[in-house]
Amino acid sequence: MQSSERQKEIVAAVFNLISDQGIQELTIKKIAQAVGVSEPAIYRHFESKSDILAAVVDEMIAHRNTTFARISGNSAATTLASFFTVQSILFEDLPALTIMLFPEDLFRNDTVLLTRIMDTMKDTLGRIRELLQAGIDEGSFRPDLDRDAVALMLVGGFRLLVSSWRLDPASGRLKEKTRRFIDGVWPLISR
Amino acid sequence: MQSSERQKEIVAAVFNLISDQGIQELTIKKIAQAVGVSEPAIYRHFESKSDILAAVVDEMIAHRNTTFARISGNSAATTLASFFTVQSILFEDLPALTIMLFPEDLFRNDTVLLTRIMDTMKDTLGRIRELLQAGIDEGSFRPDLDRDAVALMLVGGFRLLVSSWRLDPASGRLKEKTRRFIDGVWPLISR
DNA sequence: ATTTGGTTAGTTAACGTTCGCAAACATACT
DNA sequence: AGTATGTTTGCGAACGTTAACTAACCAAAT
Repeated sequence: MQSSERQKEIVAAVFNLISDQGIQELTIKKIAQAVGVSEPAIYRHFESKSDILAAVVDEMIAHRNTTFARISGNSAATTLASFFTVQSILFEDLPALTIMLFPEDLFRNDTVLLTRIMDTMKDTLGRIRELLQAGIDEGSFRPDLDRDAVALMLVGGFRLLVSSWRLDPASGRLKEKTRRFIDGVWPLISR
Repeated sequence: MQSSERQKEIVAAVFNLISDQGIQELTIKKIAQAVGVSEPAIYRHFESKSDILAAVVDEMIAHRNTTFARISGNSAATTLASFFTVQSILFEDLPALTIMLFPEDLFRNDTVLLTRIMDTMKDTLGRIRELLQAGIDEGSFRPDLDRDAVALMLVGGFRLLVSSWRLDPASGRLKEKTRRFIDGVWPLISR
């Protein structure tokens, strides 16, 4: 089922609202105001608030898949580094998308959405472990790498980096911070 | 101002409730039920819901300070490893305390609380950077370590580890997972 | 003529919070 | 010891607000 213009507009507004004020503060009223219509008009395009959040999750997953599609085709080490830089560029352009990184608390009261998003995150971690293994195989990374630990470090570290940038955007460009992070980590895992 | 027995009881109940259901689901009604009194009775012990959350933050900060006090006195490398193991033991004993690690989204609508908790987190990162520097100075860690990047990696990785354990406690003991994480990371940063 | 997308004016339920009153309890006086 | 008194801690009922959502209606487009 493909979404109409208004539906896209609503989902985009929800991204911004969650990003700015957190999901606790997300109300139909605010969504309607952001889009510029009355509250009931929202219900012409989505059956319920839960339905809207499902569409938000859909878009988050689609963005992740796009990212993975864009970075593949290089060496494992390059692909892995690109995963973070591509996301940092995306987030700098559309900061609202950073909520993708912190979904656990967002949908805690919606089991279905939570399961979907957590499965996606597990898959992401799995892909990064695979990239680490491929990097070992191609001779870029230390052969004694603990792939589980390093995958946690990389993803967790990046998340923390992004969240601190979001809380204090004046501290510098995310892309630059990400580059420094990768430059700091790579010597540790390269052989 | 020291807190009464009932106040402690209420704060403990709030930790559990937030940990189980998230802060969006936290209501005075549920707190009252958990403690076993009526809703208005809660207001005999706290002026407002916001007041209760402030007490929760106080306890989170107190726990952090206790942790740092307990681990100091060893070599920098040992102290740093202990920081994570001590917390993993604490979290396994009282899983509700894991919300300490993910405070950003919790208090997004309360500027004062958010600022306090974020300052505490910045301080924690700073202390870890200091421990890394001390570890370099005492010859345990690689002298070329990027302390900013490694501090992010360590804290971010641990957070991710804890959050995945919380979502699937059947996957094993947190203390054991933490030990494996440290064992995987230490060879990368040791010299 | 019916679908589409909008409106105003509700409903219902849940929220944080307050009010007035009654036990329970400690303290003080006889 | 027994009674008076004030404070603490509880309760049921209710208040004001806001949430998600619905009903009924209307205008333009297909």
